[in-house]
Amino acid sequence: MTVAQLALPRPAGTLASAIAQVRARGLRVSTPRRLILEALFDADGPVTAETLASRLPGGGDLASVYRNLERLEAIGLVLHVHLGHGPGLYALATPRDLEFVTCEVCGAFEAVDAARLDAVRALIRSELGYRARFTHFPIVGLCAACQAARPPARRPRSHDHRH
Amino acid sequence: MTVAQLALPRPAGTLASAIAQVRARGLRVSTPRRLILEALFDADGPVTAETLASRLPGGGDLASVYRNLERLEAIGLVLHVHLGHGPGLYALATPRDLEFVTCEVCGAFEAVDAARLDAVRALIRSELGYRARFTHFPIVGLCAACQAARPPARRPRSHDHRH
DNA sequence: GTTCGTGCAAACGATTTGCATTACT
DNA sequence: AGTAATGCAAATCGTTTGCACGAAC
Repeated sequence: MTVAQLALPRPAGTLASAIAQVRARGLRVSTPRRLILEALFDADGPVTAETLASRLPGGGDLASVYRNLERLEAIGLVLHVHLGHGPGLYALATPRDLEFVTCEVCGAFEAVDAARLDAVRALIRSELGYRARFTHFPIVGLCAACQAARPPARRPRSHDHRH
Repeated sequence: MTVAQLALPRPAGTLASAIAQVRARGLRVSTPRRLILEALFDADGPVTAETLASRLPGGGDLASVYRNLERLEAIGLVLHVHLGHGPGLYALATPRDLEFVTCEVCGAFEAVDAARLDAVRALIRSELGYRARFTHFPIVGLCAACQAARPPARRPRSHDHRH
């Protein structure tokens, strides 16, 4: 399974401003917390808590990483997505509103500006009454490459999905 | 969190035909397997493996239930969905192709005919190149009731999501 | 009489929690 | 000093796996 890494739009501001935010929102600026933010700034895309921990000097504490990501997300500095199964992915929040799409076959994923899905959202809303949000849980489907690879999957009776 | 139960369209055929299917596909018709199928026929909607196990006479073995659901899904008798976090939900497959929507606030979910989402799928495809499938992973959003309850969530900078 | 399926226990991956200690503010 | 955050261990939840025994074919 090829998991495509994608570069997210640069986050809102610098490490320094993020740290300022932390302080401004009444959270303490502990060393582990600062290191986690640094690691997030250094990451080229969404990463698992595990990965993040492993990149901390001395291979930081996982529980602490989770707690920090939670708090940082609460103050809007961090976001996370759940692609299919597997661990959640964390990244710095960006000035733009992002939503996600992922390929259930190859695991590739992409972040797209929320605005690009407004028409989709409108259609879903008119058809189902739901206001869709693909921020925590992405649109799951087949990417172009995987569509090309496998047959388009005939509609009636298809149980072709691994998982 | 109110989790709405929904009645799925009646499955393709009867318990007897399902059992015939099992046999036809080269699987054995063991007592536990038959009981699991019965429990699925009795269920009024998707259920967790846990629930299913608990409904078996003598509170069946979870591992066995999972193994059975996996095999029954492989031969097209069963389907399963993952709503947000929490355990997967299993149900009898139906003659119609179903896709799912779920509310991230109240946990309600609905099954809809895949055809009703064809326009949505087309739009997603043209915009993103992905062929979306909401069968294993549903569309996640806010149901009508929850939209009414909470403010529509202004676009710029929203970190209003619990989770 | 072979397999396949069972039941139990134990392992698993992702995440959370309890708690005493440390260190920001 | 006071409180939030840490680090470690242990618990949790959903699911999977190993394996010896039992039962469909």
